[in-house]
Amino acid sequence: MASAATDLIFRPTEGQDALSLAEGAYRRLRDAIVRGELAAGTKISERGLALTLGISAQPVREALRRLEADGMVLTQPRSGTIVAEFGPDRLAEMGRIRAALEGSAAALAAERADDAALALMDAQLAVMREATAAADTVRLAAANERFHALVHAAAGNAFLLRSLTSLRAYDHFNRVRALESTPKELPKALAEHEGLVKAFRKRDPELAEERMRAHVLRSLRAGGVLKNGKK
Amino acid sequence: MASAATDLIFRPTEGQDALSLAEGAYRRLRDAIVRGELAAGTKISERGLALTLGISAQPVREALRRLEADGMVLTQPRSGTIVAEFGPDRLAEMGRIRAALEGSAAALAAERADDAALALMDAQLAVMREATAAADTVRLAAANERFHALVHAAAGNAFLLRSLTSLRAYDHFNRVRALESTPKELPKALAEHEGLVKAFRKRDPELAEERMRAHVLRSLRAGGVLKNGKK
DNA sequence: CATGGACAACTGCTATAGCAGTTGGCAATC
DNA sequence: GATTGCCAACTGCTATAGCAGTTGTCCATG
Repeated sequence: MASAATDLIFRPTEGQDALSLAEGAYRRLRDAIVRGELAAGTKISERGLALTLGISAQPVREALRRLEADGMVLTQPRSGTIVAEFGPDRLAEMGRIRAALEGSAAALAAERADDAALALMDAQLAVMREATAAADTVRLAAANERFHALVHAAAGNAFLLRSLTSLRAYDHFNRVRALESTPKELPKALAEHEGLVKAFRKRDPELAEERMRAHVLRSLRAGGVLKNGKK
Repeated sequence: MASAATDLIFRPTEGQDALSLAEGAYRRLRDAIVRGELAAGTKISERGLALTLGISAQPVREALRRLEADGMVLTQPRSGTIVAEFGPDRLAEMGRIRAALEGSAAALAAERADDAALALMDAQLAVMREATAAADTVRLAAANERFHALVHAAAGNAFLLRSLTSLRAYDHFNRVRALESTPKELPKALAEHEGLVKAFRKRDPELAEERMRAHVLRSLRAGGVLKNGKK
């Protein structure tokens, strides 16, 4: 075990709680809305919320602006801010948008992913194979998130990364449910992921984009977020 | 002409300068970056910029955060903010992303656009026909922007609207050039727009999405933003 | 009882001040 | 001369105070 001195030295880097108050408020609020703890139409006051969180009004305001950009709250200038309502329709919308952006990310990843990135994807694929064989949905979901995060990183576009991170929050609470509800769909998802990496290795952006897009859309349909459309 | 009294009364609503300082700072900075007045790598100080603009530091900070989300600046916590560099590669990236999102907007518009919205689109189509016949590229560009804005509005998604507004800034400075450089492409764009509205009327989201996507991609290729890919 | 208007209690928005890291250069030391 | 430590001048970030609209309630008036 390291000494107390080195522990103190390395402390700032080890924890992930080194984020700004605004970032923390954003995540906390976002999760609260996604989990349904803050019902649609609920009025949110910058001052009141700041008092609740024990911080100043500025970070809260910054968080609210980001949430507004994400479409999770509506703020009327000089009047008030309320949490937006997203029923099944809205979730379906965001799902389709996410499919489109994931496709773009895949296209960029196909152009730029280097060997190191591809190796990391392979590692996640290996985990997915094991988890799929064992029907370990929890572990599979985690590997799935890491895999997509790798694709986003490989795309190397700040706007894309930010947008996809925001969108991910929307279906976070029904992702696991989607996987659990249809255990026979798991092999399909695995095959799609593998096909995706193959497209990356072939440096074929068009193919990667279409495959990723189809994968996300099918996943959403399996989870009931999207209706079983014609195609 | 109305009296001075009524002029005074309607003054606040007529102008578009009733936006917040943060919004104004955002647009001003964004345009400055797009126009190249702020070279890539230039250090931006919240305080210094606030002093230059004659406002406080908070609105400036808010503007910078939005620009960061747009991928136009990079800010390292506690260190500094610099304007990001976007060469041809970056512009091509943003173009492809925009094509994907425009496609999503078209799909949603196909599902929801009511008769009033479709009528407004028809009106813009009429303007485009005249402008195309007269080869009036300036008027055509304006009608083009209004048309796309109508589609975005018909989509009725806050996240989408915000994202597309941000992305639009990227190719603003080479939009007119694109239209001027290839005058023979104008009829193509017009036909594509008309086909788009037809897809809306058929309530075919898939078709609308694909057509919009192809339209934007072709437009970008014509403008030289995207290379002449295989498809 | 219905109605209009003023006032008080909000709201988001902005300004100012100060905190806490980061950085670059200068001086002391090896 | 090269290197290391330190200090001042930055930086972004947060807290507090106050401005300027908006909104709802309550009272006076028709």
